[in-house]
Amino acid sequence: MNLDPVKQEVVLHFGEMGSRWGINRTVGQIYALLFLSEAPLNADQICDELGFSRSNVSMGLKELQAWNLVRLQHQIGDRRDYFTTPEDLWEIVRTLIDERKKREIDPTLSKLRTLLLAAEDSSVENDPTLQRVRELKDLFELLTGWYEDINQIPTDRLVPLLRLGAAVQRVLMLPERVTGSLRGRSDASSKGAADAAATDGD
Amino acid sequence: MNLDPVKQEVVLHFGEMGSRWGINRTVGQIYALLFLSEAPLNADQICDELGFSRSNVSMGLKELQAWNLVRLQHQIGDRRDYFTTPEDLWEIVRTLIDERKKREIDPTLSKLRTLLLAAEDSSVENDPTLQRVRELKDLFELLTGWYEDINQIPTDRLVPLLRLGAAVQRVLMLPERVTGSLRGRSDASSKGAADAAATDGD
DNA sequence: CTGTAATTTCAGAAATTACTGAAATTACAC
DNA sequence: GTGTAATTTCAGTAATTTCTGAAATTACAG
Repeated sequence: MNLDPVKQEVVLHFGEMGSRWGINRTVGQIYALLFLSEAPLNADQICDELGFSRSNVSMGLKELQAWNLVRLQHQIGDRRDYFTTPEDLWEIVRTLIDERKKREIDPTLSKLRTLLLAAEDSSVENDPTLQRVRELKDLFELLTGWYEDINQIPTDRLVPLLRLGAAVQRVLMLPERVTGSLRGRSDASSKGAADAAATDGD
Repeated sequence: MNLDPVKQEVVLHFGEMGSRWGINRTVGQIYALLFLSEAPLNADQICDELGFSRSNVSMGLKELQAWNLVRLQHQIGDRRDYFTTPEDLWEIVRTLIDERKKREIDPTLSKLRTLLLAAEDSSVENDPTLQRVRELKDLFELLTGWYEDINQIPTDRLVPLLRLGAAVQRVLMLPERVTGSLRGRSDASSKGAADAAATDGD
């Protein structure tokens, strides 16, 4: 590995963190390298820099493509594939969250829905297990609904909102008149959804 | 395994999802079982229900304790340890996010900070690698700062806020007079933090 | 078409992670 | 203290995941 020392440290760190992030060392290192490279890299360059086998890099790039985290480019008069990460970091963050949601949340939400649907017509209404499952499903729906909503906001509006942080509350604690005007929003899906979940609130 | 069918399905599903969630099958199944059980369970009961070895369950419970995801209880006249999940689902969600942040985000943020601190006095100011690292660090700071801020909000206030979703924006787009009153908030930490991160906004 | 460069696939090797049973430790009743 | 139940540790094994090199496939220039 013949990298500038900062680059090298970040690459190694991303490799180590890879397993915690649900990717492996190779994929983590490749991503860090692409992210920090000014120019797109081809597979052989990645092999050289990181010392992985050609096939391993091929697999890693394939996985990154499955995650939608890299862009493929070509240079004139060069048949090889060159890879980059999106320029805009926010695009990366959004993709990352989307993909993790798809893998870590959606299957469970769908499982819970199916289970409840099947259980609700056959079995008793207030079986404690079903209650708990329903509570869980409602929470998942509240959170994913919120996320899908927030994800519509374009970056240049989202960033100031994030900067505001919890101060958002101060606005919403303003006279009823103000918040009252929001009552009629697209409220159908999440109306009573998380009432159960919200009970024990500290 | 002698569980009611819904319980069993959820337990198996959590086991399968475990690896995607950064825990293993055993831990996932134990957690689902505890979550769906009305009464606290001891290790032997968990072994019986799930068919894992005693030592495996012990390890699993230890990991869940390390994650702060279970509560330990005792019954009168019984020396064994009984385990439950917190009654309040929101407490579970908060713990989960806290712990994942601790494992997946904090080490990287701290790494990036250290790296930048070391690099900034020795090296050139606008090395493109450093720029990119700085951008990344700023984004991490914006996001973690936002999270820490939001996490202060008690559940009974947070839930309506989540229900509101992107409609929050509508309020914040109200006359300058309203949002202007927020300018003077605890702004020190995140003031210019994410300017770089926000540039390329779609 | 033929030849060559680029990429992918895949079977097996290497490394890592999960799991078990036996032994050790801890906690408590007597 | 002694004895026993509960829990934990740990070395070895099983299972899974990651990685490699060789072979197969694809893509294109001439």
